[in-house]
Amino acid sequence: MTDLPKAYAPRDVEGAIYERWLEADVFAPDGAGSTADPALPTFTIIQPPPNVTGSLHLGHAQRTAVEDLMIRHARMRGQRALFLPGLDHASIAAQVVLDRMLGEEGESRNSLGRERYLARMADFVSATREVILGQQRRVGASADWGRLRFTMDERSAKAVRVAFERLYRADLAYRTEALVTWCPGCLTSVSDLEVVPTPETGTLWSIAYHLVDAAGGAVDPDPAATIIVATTRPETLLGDTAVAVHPDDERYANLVGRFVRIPFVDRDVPIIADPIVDRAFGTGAVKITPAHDRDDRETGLRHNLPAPTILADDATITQSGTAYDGLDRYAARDAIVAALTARGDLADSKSHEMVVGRCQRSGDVIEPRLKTQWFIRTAPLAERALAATRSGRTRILPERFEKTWEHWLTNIRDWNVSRQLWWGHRIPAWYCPDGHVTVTSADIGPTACDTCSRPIKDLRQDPDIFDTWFSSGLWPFSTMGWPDDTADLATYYPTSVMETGYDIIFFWVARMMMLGLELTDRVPFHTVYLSGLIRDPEGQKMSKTKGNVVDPLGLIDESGADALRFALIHGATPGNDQRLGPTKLEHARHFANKLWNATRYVLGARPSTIPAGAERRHPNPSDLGPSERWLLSRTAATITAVDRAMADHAFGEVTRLLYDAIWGEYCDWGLELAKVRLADETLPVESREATWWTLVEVLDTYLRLLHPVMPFVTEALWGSLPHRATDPDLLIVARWPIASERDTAAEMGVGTMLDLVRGIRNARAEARVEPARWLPVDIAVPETLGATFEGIRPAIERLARARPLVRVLTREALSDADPNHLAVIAGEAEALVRFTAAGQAASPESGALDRARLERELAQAEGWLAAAQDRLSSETFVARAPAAVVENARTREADLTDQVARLRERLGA
RNA sequence: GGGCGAUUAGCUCAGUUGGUCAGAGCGCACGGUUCACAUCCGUGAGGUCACUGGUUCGAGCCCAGUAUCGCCCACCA
Repeated sequence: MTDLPKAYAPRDVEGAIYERWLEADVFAPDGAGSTADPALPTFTIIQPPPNVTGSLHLGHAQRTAVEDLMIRHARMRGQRALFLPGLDHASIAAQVVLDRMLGEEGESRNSLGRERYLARMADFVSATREVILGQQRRVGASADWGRLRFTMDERSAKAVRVAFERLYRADLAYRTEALVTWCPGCLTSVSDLEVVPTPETGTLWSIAYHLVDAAGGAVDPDPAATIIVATTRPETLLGDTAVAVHPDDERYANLVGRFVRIPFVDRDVPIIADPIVDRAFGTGAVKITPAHDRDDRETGLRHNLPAPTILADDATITQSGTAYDGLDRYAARDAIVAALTARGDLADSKSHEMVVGRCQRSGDVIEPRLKTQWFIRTAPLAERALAATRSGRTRILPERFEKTWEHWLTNIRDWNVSRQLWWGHRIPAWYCPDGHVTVTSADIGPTACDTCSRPIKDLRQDPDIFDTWFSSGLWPFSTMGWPDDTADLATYYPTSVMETGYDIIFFWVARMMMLGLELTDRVPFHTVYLSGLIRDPEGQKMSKTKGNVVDPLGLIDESGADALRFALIHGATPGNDQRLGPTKLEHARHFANKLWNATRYVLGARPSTIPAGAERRHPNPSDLGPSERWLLSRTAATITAVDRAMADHAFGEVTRLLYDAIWGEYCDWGLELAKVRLADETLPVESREATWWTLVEVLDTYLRLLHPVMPFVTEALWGSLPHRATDPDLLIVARWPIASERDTAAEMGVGTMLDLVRGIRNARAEARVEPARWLPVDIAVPETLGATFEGIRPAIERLARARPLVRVLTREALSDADPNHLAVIAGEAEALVRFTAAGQAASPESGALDRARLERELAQAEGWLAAAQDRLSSETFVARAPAAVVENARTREADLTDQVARLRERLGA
């Protein structure tokens, strides 16, 4: 037990506590301070590794909060709970950031060269790494830092090499020339997923291609002998190798098989028929550029067309053999349009709404182009991933994302994993002068060509690196030491929950599933919990360009990590975005403050007969009063409800349940009832001690339940409470509460008494009675509630400002001879609040106000009663509804009938 | 062009297998300063649960359609 400062100061509380957890070594399931039971199943969460590109944002804080909540819950239940933290090297994202920084220094990737560039990257990454780890600690992540992994560390590098070699040997990785999505700004291929379709207004140009005469060679002298094609990218005509029309298009039927001459390059290309063409679009004739358009590539392959490349890596025109070579693609476009106009071959140009693919990182317009690169054959992998979710071996939450999952995996394209970047895992493939490919996972590389045994000095390693998501895709098992047979892999894999944002379900979750199943033959996780995105108070997505990014540390400084976590978890429903603003944080901070003060009160209310350092005792049941039993029963109910919500992954519901229980029940009623009893000198000392021990017991329980949500403040407060000999030193490893059935059943009708107090308060307020004024109250309580009433009579007196409080046995005995009273009905109990005692006069309007209140209540009760009777009068309802429902309705009808009668009686109606 | 989500009190949102589910926080109104907390206490007002049909004894909750907003996927050059 320690003294608590009067004011709740989150910063003071939180700093010290994280250090204590670290010292106690309780984060690791096998740490020195672990209290885990080896007989229980393990619970593992692998953290989605944040990118080492900068600092964390609110989305990360939300992830961490949810993951940490699950881990702390599992840990308190005695499971070996592993929260394995990590960082992602984020190759392209990191390069974009570093390149920008270098640009400001007047340097560039090329000016430094590969070696110095990577050294710079290492410096940059080690700096941001510390920032990120510091942020996670501030949020309270109880991760096992001793197991911290990095997607660029040695272990990960080995996993990448072994994974690739295995995929290669299984013919699941192959190298081929194919059309890739190329970013001319980043100078690398990127994933289809990294292309952002952007609506833009462009121009649709119609260009006349002149027919070549049947003999071939000469252009048809008739200037009208043309076919007009429509395009938004006229510069690509330099790479055209055909014109396509729909096979059923009568307009062009007689032209199919003839040739046209492509301007500037003077190449004669065939007019082909292909059903891909949409007759209704443009002119119904399409130019085909197989090297620079995905559809055209497919068409080209179907018709055996050549595919000349006419765009260089930086999107300048190249190899066209025209004067346009060397020009930027857009300069070339302008020049070509001008030249076509001059030739009289530009038939039309009009404004056109279209969707342009832009690079997610640089914003450059993507240029598809042919490259020889490495691909992962995804079809067989996707099949296994689908089987895993269909069979329920892995469950996706919320379930609706399974549709998205199904759709993407059933339409998946092979995965291009080559990137022309420097920061990342180099592809372990070597090529010999004869074109043989050697793939090895050996860390020193091959010694000779696998095929022709040429020595290593004649081999050349692929200069490319892997897509950053390739190493991320191995994350759940590479972190455990795979491909080696480690103890961790045997113990903690497959993992329990993969928590991440729904925005990377394809990038990451699907890849982990595919690679995990293929390489480990097991699902990498049993549950996928998809979080929503955090938005600003206006519902805008937070982004650096909008300038509405919020630094979690700023919020933690202001309100505390506990408040931030509570706010984030409170609003979280799986898969749904949430807005976060100041009012929600305030709400959470007020709650932490409430908890703080409630604990301070309890500590200060210790009866003097209990020594300060006393060990915790269970009060003797016979010393408990009705309010204690009620409180214990409510607590047991809360435990049950929280357990259920936790099992449903309804974490927002958990916070709501605890907020209501702690504030609305424990503080508003539990403490107020206890105050009276603790001050009652007429009670035996054992009773007063039992009251206090009950307050401690219940508070202890709520602190445990709340700990996964608000770890710091609960740890601090719990440390100040008396404990049992069997309790550990720290709440983080204390046991999760178990609801007792005995407690659950012990409500004793206290709820009705509290309703009566509420009713009296309401009546007094409505009648504009001064709150502090004591008024005599006569109360009728049925025999069944008699003992309860007598047990908390002093509290009712004080809370209802009722004095003297006279109990009568029957309602009939409530004398209403004096019209100066307020009538209150609550369940089976009833009360009359009198104005005329001790020379106090009623205000003239009080009676009228009270009458108006009663009439309102009567009207409402009559309405409900009518509805209830209506329902019961329906034969089909009685016949078809479940018996319990009908029974319920009958009870309700009886209660309402009684209530209506009593209200009428009081109104004299 | 497909798919998904949202639409509940002035604002932000809960509402878990259809039967006291019409709720919370903030805001608002009225009233409260000794003894945990003004980061507080008490009381109250506010909603045809987007719209239209349907299923059912009974529908924010299930089905169909409509509207508005948002997201994802997609080869209309």
